Amino acid sequence: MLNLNLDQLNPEQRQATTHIDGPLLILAGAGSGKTRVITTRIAYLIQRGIKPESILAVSFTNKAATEMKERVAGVTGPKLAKQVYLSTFHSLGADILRRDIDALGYKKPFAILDQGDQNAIIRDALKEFRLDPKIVDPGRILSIISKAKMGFCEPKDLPELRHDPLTQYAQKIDGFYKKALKGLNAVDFDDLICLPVHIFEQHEKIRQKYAKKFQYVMVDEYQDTNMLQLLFLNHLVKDHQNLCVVGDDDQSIYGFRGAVAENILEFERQFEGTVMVKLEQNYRSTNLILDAANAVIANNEVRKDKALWSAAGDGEKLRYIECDDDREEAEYVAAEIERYKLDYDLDYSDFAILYRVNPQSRVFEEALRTYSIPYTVLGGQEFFDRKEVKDFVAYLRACANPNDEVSIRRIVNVPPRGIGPTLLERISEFAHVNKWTFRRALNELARDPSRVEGIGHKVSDKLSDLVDMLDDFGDRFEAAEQDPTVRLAELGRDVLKRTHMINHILSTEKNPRIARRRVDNVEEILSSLAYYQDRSGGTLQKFLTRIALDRSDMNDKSEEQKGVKLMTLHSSKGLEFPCVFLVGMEEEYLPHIRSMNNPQDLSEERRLAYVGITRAKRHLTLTSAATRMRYGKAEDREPSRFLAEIPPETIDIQRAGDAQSLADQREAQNQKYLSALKAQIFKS
DNA sequence: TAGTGTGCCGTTTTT
DNA sequence: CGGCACACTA
Ligand SMILES: Nc1ncnc2c1ncn2[C@@H]1O[C@H](COP(=O)(O)OP(=O)(O)OP(=O)(O)O)[C@@H](O)[C@H]1O
Repeated sequence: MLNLNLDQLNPEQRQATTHIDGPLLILAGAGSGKTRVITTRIAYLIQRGIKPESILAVSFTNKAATEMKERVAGVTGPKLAKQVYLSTFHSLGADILRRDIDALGYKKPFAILDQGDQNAIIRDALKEFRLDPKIVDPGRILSIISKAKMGFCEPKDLPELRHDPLTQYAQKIDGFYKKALKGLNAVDFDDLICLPVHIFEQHEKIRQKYAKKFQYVMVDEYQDTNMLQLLFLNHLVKDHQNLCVVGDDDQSIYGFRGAVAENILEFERQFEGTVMVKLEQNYRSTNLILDAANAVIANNEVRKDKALWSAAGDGEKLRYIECDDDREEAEYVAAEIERYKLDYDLDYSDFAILYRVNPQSRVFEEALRTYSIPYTVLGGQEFFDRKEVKDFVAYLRACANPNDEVSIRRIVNVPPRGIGPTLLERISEFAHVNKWTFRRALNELARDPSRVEGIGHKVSDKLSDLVDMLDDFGDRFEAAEQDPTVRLAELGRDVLKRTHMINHILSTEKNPRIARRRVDNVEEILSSLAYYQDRSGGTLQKFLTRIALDRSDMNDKSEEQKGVKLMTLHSSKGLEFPCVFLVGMEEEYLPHIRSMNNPQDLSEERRLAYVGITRAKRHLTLTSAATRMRYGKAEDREPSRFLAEIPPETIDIQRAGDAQSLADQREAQNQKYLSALKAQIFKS
């Protein structure tokens, strides 16, 4: 019935897979089949008669969750796989809150704030306390508040920040921030996990409901979990202890997000009777790649030593290519992709370009475009941080949920309707004294503007136009939920028209290129809405929830799968590619300039290098540039210190700047390309 | 309140 | 280079 074959596992993997009850820890190096064990184990449990809906598998990213779902479906078939609860911590938390947030005195539905929204609230707080945002950086305050939540404590209790002068401000602002969120009936990302924990603590019945439902719990990438997530898990599993976690301390790269490697290192002590399984055979990479990775990570002092080996043979040596500048680097990589593709009969989708920070993708995108190589950039949330994108999404949210005060406040003066900060404040006050929602206050003012000082006919006309529009589209979107023939994207386009947002963009942005781009961004929301509706048949509500929780992959998947993948080292975790380019191997990128000063951060950078190297199955090229255009100026760069940690016998060093060799390669490449073309023509 | 200009500053990494 | 916060004017 099930397509489950345990012969595809080595003895240790099999032991882990067939372990059913009680805590299980799988601690193993990269590419040793940890994720495979999780997916196979899910299938095995189902085969043993365990109900799929009582299995919870949590992973870290939406991408990993989707991939796991597919892998499970491959073994059990899609019908059973669908019933397994497989998602990220944050989606699970959001689901719990959707059902039970009223237990904490919030209303349903609640709003999920993004970083921009959070930032605005911190800025409000700074104003309230008369603090200068130049001295008290809102971003850092936010990160302290977030760290506190992830440690399930208050800012002042954070040991590592005890002496940070910002911490006392954060402590003060924390209270304001929490109240503000509750007042807005909104939660931030950390709350998606934090509030469920509160619910579990305060309402034993609710806790039991979930603990009973999820009889078997599995967590991938456990080294990236934080204190809060451990608490959360413990509430779910403390009755039955059926928790299986999988991870690798060498791949712990989310320290900045509160991840504590202790979770995995202390697991055996925290969960009595833990069975531990180590996996030592790597099935992903050839040995030279593995040797290089092992040598690099061995420079970290604090780690559990692992003996990774591969039966795949030595394979090809790594290559380090030193380029003169960033454009040469990008062009070199593009040319090499073509060459490898022909030499090894690879597909574009077999290639990945990995880098440390998102903006590094740009140069490569340009080069790939000029070479007509298809590609996709994964991750990077700048798209959703664009003003025009946030504005339009806020309109959609305001239509879908009249109580979404954050969104309504955002769009009430976009395009300008004569409501500046002072009027906005007065309207809030007006709502507050009458115990109305912000939206209700707007409705009243649309009818009777005299109730708030400073609102004239012009403003109130526009206001009534706005509330009419929100009502109208709210109804239409709601009606669309019953009628699948309604095109959500068309409705969305009508919203765009009715609000004149496009005109607003075109008239405020005088640089036509940028104006165009902004309009395109708004259009992209519409096309992803259309795509979403076609694929999942969901409602606007669901679409909005989805983009709040998962801001990646809103494009056509089949298109995406075809091309070369560009992504940060962080997003590459858990993935594998036959041919990897690790680009920008320079000091200040890797290690990143902000992580060069203390040894702990530096170790995490090294782990990042380790993650990057171990993504490669067969071909790995590292590149650096001697000079790089940054902020419109050329900057000198030094090769990364981690390059020196790679054993010389595993790597070949070349200069791309060697014009001769580059020209030769191009020539050879052209030849090959021509003959391949010829062969194809003759075949058909 | 809207619209323009100036000057600053940067870029981790993600849910 | 490009985006953003702030200040100043109409
Ligand atoms: N017993 C096995 N026989 C053959 N191939 C295997 C076996 N176990 C795992 N693999 C393959 O090895 C590769 C790595 O597996 P997987 O992604 O599960 O490793 P991982 O430990 O999760 O890696 P990482 O820590 O880097 O995320 C995959 O291509 C998988 O199919």
